[in-house]
Amino acid sequence: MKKTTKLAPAPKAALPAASEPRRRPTINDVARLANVSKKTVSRVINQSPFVNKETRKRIDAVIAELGYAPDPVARGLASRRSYLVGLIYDNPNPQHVIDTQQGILDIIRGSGLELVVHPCNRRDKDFLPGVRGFIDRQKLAGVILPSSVSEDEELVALLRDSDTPYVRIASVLLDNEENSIVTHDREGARQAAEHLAGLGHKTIAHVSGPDTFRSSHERRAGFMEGLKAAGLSLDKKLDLRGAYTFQSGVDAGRKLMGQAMKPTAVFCGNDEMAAGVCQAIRETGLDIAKDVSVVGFDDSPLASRMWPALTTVLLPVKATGRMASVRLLGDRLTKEPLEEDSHGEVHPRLVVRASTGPVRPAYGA
Amino acid sequence: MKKTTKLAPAPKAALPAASEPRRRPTINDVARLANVSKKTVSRVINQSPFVNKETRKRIDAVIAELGYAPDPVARGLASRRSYLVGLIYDNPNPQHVIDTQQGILDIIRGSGLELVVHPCNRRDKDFLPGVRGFIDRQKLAGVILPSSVSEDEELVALLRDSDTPYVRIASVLLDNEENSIVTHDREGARQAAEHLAGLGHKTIAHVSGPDTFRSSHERRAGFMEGLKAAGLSLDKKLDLRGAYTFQSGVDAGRKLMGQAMKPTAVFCGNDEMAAGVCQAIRETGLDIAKDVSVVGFDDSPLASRMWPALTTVLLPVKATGRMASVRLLGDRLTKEPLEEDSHGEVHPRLVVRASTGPVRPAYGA
DNA sequence: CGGGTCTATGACACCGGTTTCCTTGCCCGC
DNA sequence: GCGGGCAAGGAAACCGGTGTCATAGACCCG
Repeated sequence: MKKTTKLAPAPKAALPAASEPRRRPTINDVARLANVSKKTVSRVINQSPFVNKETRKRIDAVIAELGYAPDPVARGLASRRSYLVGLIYDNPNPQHVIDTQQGILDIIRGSGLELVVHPCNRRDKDFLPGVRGFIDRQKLAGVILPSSVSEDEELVALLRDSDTPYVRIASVLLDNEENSIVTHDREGARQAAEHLAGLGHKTIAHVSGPDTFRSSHERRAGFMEGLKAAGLSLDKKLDLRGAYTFQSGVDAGRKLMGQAMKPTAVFCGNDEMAAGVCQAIRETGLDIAKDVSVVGFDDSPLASRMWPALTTVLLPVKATGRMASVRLLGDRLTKEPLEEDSHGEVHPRLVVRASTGPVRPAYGA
Repeated sequence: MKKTTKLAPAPKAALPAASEPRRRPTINDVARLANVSKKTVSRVINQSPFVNKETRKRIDAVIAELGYAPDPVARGLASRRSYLVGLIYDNPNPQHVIDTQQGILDIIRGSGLELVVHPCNRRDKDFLPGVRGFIDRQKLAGVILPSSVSEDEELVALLRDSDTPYVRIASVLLDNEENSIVTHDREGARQAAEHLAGLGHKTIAHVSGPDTFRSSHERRAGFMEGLKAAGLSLDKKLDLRGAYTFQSGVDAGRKLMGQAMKPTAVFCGNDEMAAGVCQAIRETGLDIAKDVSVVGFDDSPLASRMWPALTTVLLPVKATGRMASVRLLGDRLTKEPLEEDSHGEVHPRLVVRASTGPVRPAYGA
């Protein structure tokens, strides 16, 4: 149906009406067939209340018949809001990233939104410019900030004045409840301490995460709380700092097992380091659980696949991603958000497996 | 500088020229300041050769001064090609997904392209419609198909006639060399077999992946080749099928260790299953390596964190993602693609760790 | 019965680029 | 001296929607 009005100079080689390349229908097609203006079609698409029932029905019929779907790019241009939600993260645990991602995808599936992943490095000098470029080029529908970046106030400021909606995921409430999901890591660590104390351990070590993460502090603080509640305290020699990596766990473990005051139990800031500590323990010929109990944090896949399986604190990362998405997009979602996802608070939970056991009288202090 | 030509009815409340909300500069701003038409600016942006050196220089200067960057959404609308590259995958191993993703991101970083991740489920009845919607709504710059979906001919057909560029990653060459990355899983499996045979093992079992993945067949075939070369063969009782999951590995391992003909070594289709097999072996009180050797495939993080660390076949997934991106985007990338990334072939490599050892005479057949 | 409010709809500019097509010099060969 | 080819650049339509504003009719109220 190309209009050949203005005395067109016959299209190049006259392919004998070569079966129309099958263009996607546009809003104009719909408007024409429904005999309304495109603006009214637009109203129907955007669920404006000011459309007559009959008209709406007619338009819906045409839409269905044509299999029309609005072009997100065009919509984005006109409305200055793309249909993309961004996930910005700073490397950390790949498993963590993928779980968050999966949670978000669970929620936006079928809503017409898509997920754009944008890793970055907070230590890069052009970290902020990079993210800024991303943000204001892509006019995102919203951004989700997992814990690896949620504490970066500069980044948040950027989002705020670019006027992009965002949700922060963090171990404590950082600002507004409206745009935060709180994971309460502290509670989980406390449970870990109570578990170990309950098994009779008194000489308990801690390998915390890097200083730059709020979660490290929270986990450590929760652990201390738990110890205190059990009438215990943390000896300086048993208080080590790692980097959330396997290797740092190995190093910490070696240090712990190499010194005079050996712990009968170790609580680690995450599972990676716990696995490292386990390796160090084994290197000294000791047994996990029987000689030294180990507790991790995260319940990563590693935890359940290790031998012995790791006692750890389960942090439901995927659910957190879902919650964050609901918080961010609430209204735009077709399907009702699950009750579960509506309150913005996540509580960790201890999962007891085989890496912890009662303190061994002969060995302990 | 809003033009207030047509006797405008003074803007609502006359905010005293409230410090201009700082709009992003557009191509029009650039054109005006450089004293050219927007088309010429467009030519500069798109590196058209037909622009006078002087003119180009002037425009570049204005662009730099303004900090102008073209709006990808507008460009997308006009050129019918967004600046998004899509990664479509069907669940599999999260680690695999994240590595691929990381590889792609390595390449597109700084190119103005962004990565959209789109998981799907090939067993869903609306799998194809779903992907189709994604594809032709988003007019992607390109799509990368990792092995979990690269074999789906219907999907590929879809891409082909939606005329979206794509690259398939697979264990064997599926069609055109132009748009494929081949990982040669077979070679890796062969190495695994040779390694075990070299250690004196004769009763070797295999736990393969699900039938629906080409990689399962390739790995199994490679393993058989290796055995054959060593004058060995695979007994039916030692030839099990798993599902690439940890649990399926546990099940397979129990079956193997519960039967009369026990293997002295097991080669598994991936690391997850290998970890499962290890668990099953331990349950029977036997030792990994000393009693039964185990080899995995992938070199996932799990492999190096297990105890004993798993001998496995390293498949450089991230590098594969990089290659795929270069294949897909070649020209559009600013930085020169690394030599490494240019040939489209990936070769796995055996990594020997602690889970394999010489056959134990007393125990073996 | 005039005027005000509310519903339903359309006209038209606009979002920020690209595409198509056209013009203008300028150089070249004959 | 002139047609032709090519480099350089511009005007206007266009991509497929949304925003702003105008308008027509229905209804309501004093």
